[in-house]
Amino acid sequence: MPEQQSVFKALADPTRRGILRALQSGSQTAGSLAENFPISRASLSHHFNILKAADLVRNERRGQHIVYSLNTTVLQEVTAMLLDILTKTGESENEQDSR
Amino acid sequence: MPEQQSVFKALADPTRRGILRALQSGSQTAGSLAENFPISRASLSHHFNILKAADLVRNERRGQHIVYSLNTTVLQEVTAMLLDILTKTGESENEQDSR
DNA sequence: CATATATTTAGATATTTGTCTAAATATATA
DNA sequence: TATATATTTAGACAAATATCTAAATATATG
Repeated sequence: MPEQQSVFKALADPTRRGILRALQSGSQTAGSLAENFPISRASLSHHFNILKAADLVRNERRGQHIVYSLNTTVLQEVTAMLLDILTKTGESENEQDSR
Repeated sequence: MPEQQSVFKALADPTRRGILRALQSGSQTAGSLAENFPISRASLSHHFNILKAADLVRNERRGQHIVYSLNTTVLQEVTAMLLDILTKTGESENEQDSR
């Protein structure tokens, strides 16, 4: 696990989840990503750093551009962890949904 | 989805993930939970509120005690969302793990 | 009813976080 | 080499957050 804490922190911000969603359909440059978000490029860059620290994305310079891509490995690990919790939960405790 | 944002925020704190883990093996009173954490009961109560707002836990008064239990439904939804991202990701983009 | 126990709420405070603007760095190109 | 384009870094600031102590609320029991 790459640092559970950094991963969950990274996922806690809606802009960062938006970045991950945008990268689902393929790698993109910082600038192209920026067009989808109503905040400054500097702020975006800050979010990239947090996603990189969690190893949720990778980046690579290509000419003047920097290309970001999703690292699905970490998402797989988080998913596996959640599935593990779910399967190991509730000795005979049956839950009902709310609302 | 109960409010994606509140759920991810709730999961972003290590104490709260600890509470969820503790509840995996069954419901517990606030006091019994408190024994496992090095912070005040007031602070714990604050975390309970956040987990409740995300609908990750439920509570019920039983005498003087208040019993907390895990609501696996929301965790299932988060897991499903992550699985969805993973399956829909990367038109021919194959990732390698880091390190 | 008075007191003890369990838990939450209120209010204060220090830290963390998301955002901004301005400046710095890196690459491409005239 | 000078200039334009792409992106990041630095520094400041307001808002959010985790924690604490003290006080309030709820229940149980002598």
